[in-house]
Amino acid sequence: MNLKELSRILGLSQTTVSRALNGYPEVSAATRERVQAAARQHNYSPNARAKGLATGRAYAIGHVIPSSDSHEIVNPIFGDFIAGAGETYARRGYDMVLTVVDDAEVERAFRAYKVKGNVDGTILHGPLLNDPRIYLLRDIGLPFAVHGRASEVPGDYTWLDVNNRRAFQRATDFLLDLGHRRIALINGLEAMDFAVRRRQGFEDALTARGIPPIPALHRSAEMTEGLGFRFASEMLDGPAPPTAFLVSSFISALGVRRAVLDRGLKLGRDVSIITHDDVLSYMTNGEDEPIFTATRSSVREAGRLLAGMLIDRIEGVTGDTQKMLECDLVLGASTGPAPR
Amino acid sequence: MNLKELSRILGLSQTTVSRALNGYPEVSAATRERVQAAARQHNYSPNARAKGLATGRAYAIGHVIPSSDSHEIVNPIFGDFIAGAGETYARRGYDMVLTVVDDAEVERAFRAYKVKGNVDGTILHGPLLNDPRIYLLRDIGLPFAVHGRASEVPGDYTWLDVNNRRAFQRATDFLLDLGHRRIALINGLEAMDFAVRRRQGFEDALTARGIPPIPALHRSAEMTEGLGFRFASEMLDGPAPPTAFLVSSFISALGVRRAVLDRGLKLGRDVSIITHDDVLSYMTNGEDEPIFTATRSSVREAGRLLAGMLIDRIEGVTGDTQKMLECDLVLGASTGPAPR
DNA sequence: GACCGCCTTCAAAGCGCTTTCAAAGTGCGG
DNA sequence: CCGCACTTTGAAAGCGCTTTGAAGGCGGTC
Repeated sequence: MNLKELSRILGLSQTTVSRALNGYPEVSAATRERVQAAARQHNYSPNARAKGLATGRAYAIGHVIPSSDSHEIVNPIFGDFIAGAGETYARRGYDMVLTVVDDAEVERAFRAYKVKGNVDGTILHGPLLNDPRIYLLRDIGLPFAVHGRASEVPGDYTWLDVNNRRAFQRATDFLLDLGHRRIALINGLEAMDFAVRRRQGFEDALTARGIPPIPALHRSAEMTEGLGFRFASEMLDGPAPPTAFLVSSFISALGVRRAVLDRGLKLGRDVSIITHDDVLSYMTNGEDEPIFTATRSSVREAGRLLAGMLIDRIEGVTGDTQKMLECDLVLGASTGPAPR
Repeated sequence: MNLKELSRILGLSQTTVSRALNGYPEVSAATRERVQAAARQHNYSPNARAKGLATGRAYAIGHVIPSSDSHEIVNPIFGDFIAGAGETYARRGYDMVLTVVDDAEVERAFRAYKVKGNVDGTILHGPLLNDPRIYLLRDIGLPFAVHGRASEVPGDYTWLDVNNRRAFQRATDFLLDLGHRRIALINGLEAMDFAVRRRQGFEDALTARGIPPIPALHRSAEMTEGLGFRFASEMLDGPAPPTAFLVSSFISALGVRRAVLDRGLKLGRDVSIITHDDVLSYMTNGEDEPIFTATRSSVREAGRLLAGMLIDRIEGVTGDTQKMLECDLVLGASTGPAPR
């Protein structure tokens, strides 16, 4: 069933039927009613490609996912983010296009979006401090929104971020209040903007009390369970082990936890852990009582919101162009006073 | 830059340019060369919508992801699967379209694919025993490929599956050989085909030795860390705790492990665990020595393969229409002889 | 009764590509 | 030197939609 057939059935022109369906004001109420009923009855839905061709729009948002074997962004966090974004897309009539490419192909992928016209805009994941992709997207004129921020990129752009600095400052203060002085930081890759901000928050809190950070207790890497385990193991087996860990991801924290338990230590008594918790659907931080004390912010909600901001921008609707989310600090069983 | 401009620049008709670029045989080698060079130089790439409209093809594959709050398929396993599928799509010039909808909207979403024509086919995730979506897709005539199988659906269709039954039979045998008799099964939802097959494999092995399964040591649910923890806790605290766990997912297994360690028990000595391992990029089963003894099969590779099978089918290329993957059984530190 | 303005509808062009059908050019045998 | 087959190129139609510009119908006004 296409427009032509439908209009023939109705004895109307394609023009009128199209306008009736798209809510233009110049069709009479009676005609509109009739057209809509017929469309429903014959299960008519406009062909997306033809509509796109005629309007110059794709009604789709693209996500480029770099996926070399070294650096994978196809992680559970990303999964939850797109679940949230996908809800918004569905609600507002957009498709979500995912493009998985090798690191080296990312630029080409964005250019292809523009040139092929298969998406109206894109969401940028995992921004670096001075992320070249932002310059690229500005340059080629593809609308975009950033999940996070890029501190060193000048100028304005649409973003949504968590107040990482504040969150980690609060978390560190909390540990300090409990008497911890040897606090380890297991951070994400500090080429990433969020990781730098978290470290800043961590250091802000230490500095405020005149406590120097301990280089041996600092790691920055991909946030996997395995690396969390390894880093924590190294530190715990070292000459001056930490009494507390501040961890950038729930997944790493599971690894840290494994290292702690493996050594027969008790969480919240011998060693404390605070982690950032993205509220992943498949790895909730406990059901009643949280496993970990955590700075919490739902990445799924972030997906919902940012997708909406991007679509607003594409459709010329005015709305927030920047948005900062504050974290909750939730108390779990993984923290306690520093052992003495 | 579009076809018209490019052909004007070249002093050729759109016809010839189009043919040259699409590899039709009736253009001379010299012309083709010249056209391709010009296309490259002017960074020409055909508009996807126009191409789609003209060919009736979308050059895209859709994935419908149900996402109510109760049953979430947006899980890490899915993430790795689409990472693999995405690689194939990119290589073969396809886009990946993701549609996140409420459970109740799944049928509508598939119908929309067909009617809007925004994808050429779809991949079906998490098939049930007698999955209604298969009938639906056959009915509306949208090409599809199934990740897994639906045992109770008659007739032929394209699928790729892991030999779940065999894998779990071998795993169970392995535990039995170690002397375990009270073996718990922490399975996925047994409305899902794979979960039923795994239970069959488990029961096959027990039956072969005349050992009855123990209902109190059987669970079937969403495969989250939290539920793994809860189920294992219940069993370990029960009157007759298991000496070994057979777990359907690495994520659940982490929960089981947590329950075991929380009780001061030692893995591989007091309690054994075997899990299925989908080789998730963000949660590898240890680096040198595996954390868990596991039945292993890469879901990412499955994504790569199945995407290829679907595209073959869409393009009319002959290839495998069904494919069965065997699991490795890898030995880790989580298993040992049954305590006596 | 002629004229004006408004409401409603329509014919047709155009979006950027593919593909059919026709025509022009080329080489070769008779 | 003609005719034929073959190679190479082009004009134009068509994919299904939106949108411009024009026109028909109608009531109200002078």
